[in-house]
Amino acid sequence: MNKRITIKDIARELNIHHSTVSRALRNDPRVNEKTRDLVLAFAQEHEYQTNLNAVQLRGTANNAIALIVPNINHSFFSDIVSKLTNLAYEKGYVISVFQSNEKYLQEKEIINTIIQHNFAGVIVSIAKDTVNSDHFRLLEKFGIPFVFFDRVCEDINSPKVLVNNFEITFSATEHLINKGYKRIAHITGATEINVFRDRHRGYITAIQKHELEYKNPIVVTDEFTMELGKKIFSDLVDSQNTPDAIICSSIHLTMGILFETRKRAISIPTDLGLITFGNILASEIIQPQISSIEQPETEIAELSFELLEKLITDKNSLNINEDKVVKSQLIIRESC
Amino acid sequence: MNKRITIKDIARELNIHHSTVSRALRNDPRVNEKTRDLVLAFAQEHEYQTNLNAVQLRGTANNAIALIVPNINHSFFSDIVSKLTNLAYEKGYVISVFQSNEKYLQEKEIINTIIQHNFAGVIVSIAKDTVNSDHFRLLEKFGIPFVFFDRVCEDINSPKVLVNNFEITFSATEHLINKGYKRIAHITGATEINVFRDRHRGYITAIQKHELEYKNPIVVTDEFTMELGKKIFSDLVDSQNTPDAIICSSIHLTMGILFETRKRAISIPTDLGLITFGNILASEIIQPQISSIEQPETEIAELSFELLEKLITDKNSLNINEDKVVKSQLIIRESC
DNA sequence: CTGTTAGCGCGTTCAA
DNA sequence: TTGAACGCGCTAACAG
Repeated sequence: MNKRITIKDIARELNIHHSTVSRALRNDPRVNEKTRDLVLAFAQEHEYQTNLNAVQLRGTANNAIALIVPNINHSFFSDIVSKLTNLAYEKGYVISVFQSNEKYLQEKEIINTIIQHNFAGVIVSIAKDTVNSDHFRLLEKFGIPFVFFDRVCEDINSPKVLVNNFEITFSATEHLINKGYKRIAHITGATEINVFRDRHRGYITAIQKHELEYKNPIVVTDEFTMELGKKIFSDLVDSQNTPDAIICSSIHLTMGILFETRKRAISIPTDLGLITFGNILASEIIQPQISSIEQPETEIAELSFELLEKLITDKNSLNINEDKVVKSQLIIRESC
Repeated sequence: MNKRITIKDIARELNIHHSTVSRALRNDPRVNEKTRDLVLAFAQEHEYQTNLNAVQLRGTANNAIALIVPNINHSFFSDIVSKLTNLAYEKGYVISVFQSNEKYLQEKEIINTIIQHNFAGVIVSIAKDTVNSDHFRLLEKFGIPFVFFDRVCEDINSPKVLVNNFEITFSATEHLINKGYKRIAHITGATEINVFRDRHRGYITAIQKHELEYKNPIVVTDEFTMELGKKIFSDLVDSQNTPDAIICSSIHLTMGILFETRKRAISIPTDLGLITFGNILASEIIQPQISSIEQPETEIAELSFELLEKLITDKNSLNINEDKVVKSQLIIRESC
């Protein structure tokens, strides 16, 4: 390994001052064409690379954006990560992705790291665990702009990209009701999180509007896994409180439900109607095809990035109390 | 936004020198206990955060690791990203994830960014596009250690975590042969990449060993999508060269194949045997259940991290020519 | 057009 | 135990 070459090294070799080298490298018009070419040639030949730590230390603009998601290993988030990374690349930003693992503590440490590294901005969807939002106030205090998407801190004044969870769950529930299902259960996450609370409200509102007697919201605070889905469904069937339809907030849980229906020869959609949030690669392959609510990942990514870019460019350009709401889509397939 | 508070600010407020503050913050034993407590209290109260740009500029150790994958939005890679992120977190490192989008050019720019930001190390699986490995030589030159996993640059002397693609594809092919299939096709990626070339060799070797006449390697250089899978399979069926079994390198392509078999009432495993690389959430749900080759993501992540950590800690601790090979698993289900 | 000087925030001398 | 001075690599302001 050769030692890293700096502008001073170049200056010494070329018998000019390092500030001239600096100017030449940044194509400052005030530098002699010949000198500039000399510098650029030398830099290229010796593979000079700017030390961004030094640049950023001086306070010059920074092109690094941090993205925090609860779980990269989840198609909704990995889609968004993938799309955001591409958007950022096109616009000359670099995205670093951080994973909170649904843990408040990790999220908090990530925020510290972001502050310490002086990121230009942050795009974040919070952990299920996160009830305290002090760490985002800290971000505010350090002047680092941020945008929430999907799961948000409602008590923080920052732009938010939300999904119409209330409406879509209401529609989904009503759709099941119209199909004749009368005992509809709703499996969802902790209602401390806006996403799950809105879905919960949508479900309840539809049930009440149609004056159904059966009302069964099942709140799952553990990690959404297929195994857990199996257990929840088994318990439901074994109870005296069996539903004839389910709306499920997680594709993982839904897979567990499907597994159990097969094992128990429960027929979909005859014995059980089913609508799930989230889509998977195999959605066209699984039989019967499962009706699903699909979120507009592309739109979420685009909007979030656009908002953050505005904030980075001009912190006052945005009315940050105006949330953006994007529409998810209810796709009726064969399961209801 | 308040201006960022620095050690000098603290020093001024406390009427001591900033070097004392620096020492106090790092628990240097040479500082008076009373002074230290004063500093720590002040720092905490005013939410002091180290400016890592300054620290790194001075050349002190850095705890940021970069991870480069072709595509985050792909279960093999997102699993590894997720696991590595957790491992790193436990060990006090921070992982930034970059996505090359299977493009050499993007990969190259990512490497530049990594150098400019002075990352402590890199874990990387290369793009399908990458044939030139000069950018990794650059990384070497700048003294940034790196570890390859899965898809590697074979002409670079750096630790590699590989999967036994040759053996497992050989076994899979032989398994199909033993089951009586005689016209086995192999759908895979560009043979410039070690992964696909090894699989290709495994397939060919098995075919030749059993002296089968039918030999049909189908090399796909475009992006692996379900749509492409549909097209490839349709073309195969329409040709005079129809296989009675397929080994497929991509779960996306496999989904397309499955879709077409249903449409055309081709029965699995009777009319067509099928083994796919990769696993999906729905593997227990799809009927018939598809036999698959599953890669040990956890082991890959752990080994890669361990190797990189050693390199970061002591660049000479490793015999870097010794590749690690992990074993994938052939899981026979109902499709062959 | 180019050189000088200063300073970003921090940690490490060396000296007291 | 503390302070003073220096420099990491870079850019900006100023002077020439």
